[in-house]
Amino acid sequence: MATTPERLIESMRSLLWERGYVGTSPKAVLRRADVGQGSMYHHFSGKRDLGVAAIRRTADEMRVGTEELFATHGGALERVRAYLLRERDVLRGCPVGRLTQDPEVMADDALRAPVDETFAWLRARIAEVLAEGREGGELRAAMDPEETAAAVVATLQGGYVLARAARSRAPFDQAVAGILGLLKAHGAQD
Amino acid sequence: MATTPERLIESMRSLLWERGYVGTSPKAVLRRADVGQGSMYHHFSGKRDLGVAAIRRTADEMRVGTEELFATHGGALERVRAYLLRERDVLRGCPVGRLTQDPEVMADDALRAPVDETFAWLRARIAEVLAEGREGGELRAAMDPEETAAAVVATLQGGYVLARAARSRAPFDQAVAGILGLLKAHGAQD
DNA sequence: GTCTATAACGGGATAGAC
DNA sequence: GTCTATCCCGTTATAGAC
Repeated sequence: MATTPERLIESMRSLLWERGYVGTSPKAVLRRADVGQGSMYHHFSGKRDLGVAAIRRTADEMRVGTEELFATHGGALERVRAYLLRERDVLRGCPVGRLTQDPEVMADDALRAPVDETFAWLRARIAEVLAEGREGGELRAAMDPEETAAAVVATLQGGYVLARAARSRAPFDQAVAGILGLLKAHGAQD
Repeated sequence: MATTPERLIESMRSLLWERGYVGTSPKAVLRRADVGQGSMYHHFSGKRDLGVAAIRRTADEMRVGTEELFATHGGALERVRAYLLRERDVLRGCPVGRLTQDPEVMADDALRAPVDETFAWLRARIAEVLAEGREGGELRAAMDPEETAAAVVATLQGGYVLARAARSRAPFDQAVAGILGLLKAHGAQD
């Protein structure tokens, strides 16, 4: 059995993913963690403090998992493709991206910072991969790595939005296929 | 001065945009509309009812405004470009897209339906434009209109996410520039 | 149609016993 | 470290006077 703070953080993480920060009450966290009121206020100063710990961990996990993915593959297009086609629980949405729609997360720098850093890192990392592909002649010289990286990340985040609206992962898969089609045609000599 | 139901709907709309459905209380709506408790429960059966009216209107407005935009321009790429570059209050996010992150909107078909319909229509409309461009030889035969349309809409929705995370519209503009660059290179004979 | 009063419940936190 | 009790306030209504 995990420690009490551990259970609290994990419960908060899952609730943040499902309901966001404004939509999650301390009571709900306690119920899910099967922990008493007192324990929570012993280990954390309150909802915000626990929220910061939970968001930090979610952001860290995403970064580590994604870095692994970029480290293992070969060509630039192949690595971006692997990133886009990575298995995802599409209808649940992105646990980091969904926080950008939460008014209290956005209003509080301690809560927002991990979200900001995650996307900044992600865009930079993908831009790096794309730049390598351009230097290596795999992609056209006209391709702007930063802009293309932003488009790739945005397609994923927007794909989640479309899938949730439709209650179907189809639009997500279409969007990914769409950007991959455009990227492929952008190969140096096609 | 607008009628009381009108003021209530408009207040609800702005609060849904800023704080989402779970984050918005009837009391907050009343304060913003400068309307009494009794009036609201006279004109609407409750929060949900008012929410449905507000979401419907926001969805309708978006559809009408976007249709105008597609009707006025010329070539397929030009029209998609105009759509992507349309003036937007980026940091506020998309008033329709943000609702996909609200657990109570997603759990209630009456609240979710307008959101679903808006994106379904939007994707279909853009796919139509792209298909015209393909028939007319403006775009490659290999381009899939539905997939590309999904990618275009997703880029915008994801662009909002990135911009909000960064508290800067820069990533949004980059993502739009990125997808436009890819689309341009996808012209039939470039 | 609009007002105030009231209610039942939950949110978010503190207090102090154990 | 964890528990229960308590507090104050906000949420989402309903009731009935005006």
